[in-house]
Amino acid sequence: MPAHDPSLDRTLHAIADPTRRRILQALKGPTRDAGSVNCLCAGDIEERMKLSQPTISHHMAILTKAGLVEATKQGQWRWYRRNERAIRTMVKVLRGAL
Amino acid sequence: MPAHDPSLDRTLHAIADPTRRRILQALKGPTRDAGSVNCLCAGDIEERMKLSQPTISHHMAILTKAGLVEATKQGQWRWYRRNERAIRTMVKVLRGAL
DNA sequence: TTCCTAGATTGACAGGTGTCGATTTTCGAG
DNA sequence: CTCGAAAATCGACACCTGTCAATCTAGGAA
Repeated sequence: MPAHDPSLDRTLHAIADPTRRRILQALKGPTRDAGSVNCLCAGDIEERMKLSQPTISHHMAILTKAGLVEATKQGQWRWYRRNERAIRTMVKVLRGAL
Repeated sequence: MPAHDPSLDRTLHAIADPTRRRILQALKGPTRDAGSVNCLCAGDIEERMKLSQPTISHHMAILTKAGLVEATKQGQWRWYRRNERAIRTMVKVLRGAL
């Protein structure tokens, strides 16, 4: 564990914003399609968060760069899903960094 | 766990800054007096962080308001120490909020 | 009282951040 | 090809944040 971990810095900065934590919560479901994996496209998130489309795009870029969510492009949609492994790792690393 | 926890907001914001995480690490010791509890006064922290005195005062206020460190005033010194219980609780709450 | 010291407070500055409207890009459908 | 929809990017705005120099406050020592 380096004294100044840039990766922890990014994840912690991503998590520090309440809107982005709400987005992570929303990605836990429920989704529209009950049988599918817990995925939401940007439009769904925009509707749930009641924020403008550019704002959602901005937050999703930060969450993705931090590695906390993953996105798969399918047609003109981008399906976002939580990266549970990265989330668990980040909590673990954080405990060691405090 | 409220949807928007102001307390988690404060602790997370406090932790998000790398300088404040370094201060928390410094408070783990070693201190000057080997036999004493792990306490540092503002001047000690200022020296270790190599930052100006007002900057340290600013960071200590944020960490104290977040409850992550406690301070006891003794004479003209303020001795800061980690609030281990609050730190553990914050990690626990965070895991539930993600 | 008058110094001196530790720390808090103030004021200012540069840089970062969340938000939105407008525009652009990137797809699929006809 | 053109058209429409989804998302990214751009530009601007208000607000916040980390930092420091200067000043103020509080407490001990003389």
